[in-house]
Amino acid sequence: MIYSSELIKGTLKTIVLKLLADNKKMYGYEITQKVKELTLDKIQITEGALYPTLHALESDGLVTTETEFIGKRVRKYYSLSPTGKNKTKEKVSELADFMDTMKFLLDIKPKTA
Amino acid sequence: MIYSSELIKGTLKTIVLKLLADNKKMYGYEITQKVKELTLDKIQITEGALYPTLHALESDGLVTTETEFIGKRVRKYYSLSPTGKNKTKEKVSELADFMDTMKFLLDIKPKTA
DNA sequence: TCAAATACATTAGATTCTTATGTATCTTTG
DNA sequence: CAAAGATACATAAGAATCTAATGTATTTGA
Repeated sequence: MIYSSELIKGTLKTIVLKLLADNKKMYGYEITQKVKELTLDKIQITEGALYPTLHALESDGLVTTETEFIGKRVRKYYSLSPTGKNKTKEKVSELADFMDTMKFLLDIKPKTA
Repeated sequence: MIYSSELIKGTLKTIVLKLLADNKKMYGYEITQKVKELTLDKIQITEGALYPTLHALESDGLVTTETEFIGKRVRKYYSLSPTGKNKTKEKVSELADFMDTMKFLLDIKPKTA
């Protein structure tokens, strides 16, 4: 089972930031694999979604990059900037709060009407 | 505090379906107010988002409608169809599952790299 | 050797929201 | 009693963000 893609919308940026907060530096492909692994294949980040997101994080100054060569192949590492670290805390706690609210909404039993 | 709008994306349809499951029949404006009330103003559904969603649910056969007049003012009630009831269960449990996965993702502490 | 995996990236199109606008009725308050 | 605010529907242009497809190139493993 893979979550319907609408659910990923809006959480992708937070997922990426959180992974970077836990792992110091990661490259794009590594992020897709890590998410796939940690979620037992239930969340699969497509490259078409990830790369634009990473580029946006960079142009917002939330991450910095460094390029490395593995043989002849380029690998682009992303790390959180100080601003990025703060933003990550904000986004993660906002999402946690949101999920609590949603849990509450989804559990409403009484016909309050 | 109001959640950043990206978070609502993808959950709106599920919220509406769940409210209809709990309240038999509701009209659009009522839904916006109920969500606002239940979430202590943290989720505010705009009409520009809600009405197209309701219309989509209707054309997908998940809800049925009945019009009522309150004085001279029209009120359009929405109710779940049998298909809609099943879909609601699916969507709600998918979202619950997704949130568990996200909670797990957001709590990862070890630098697994 | 050749398919699959690794690794980057872009783009057209779809979806789904925001913001603004429009129409109209009803209620409350100075 | 006029005017503001609440109730109640709706649409539409534009923004944001994803999917799916495509492209390039290298490395690995059967």
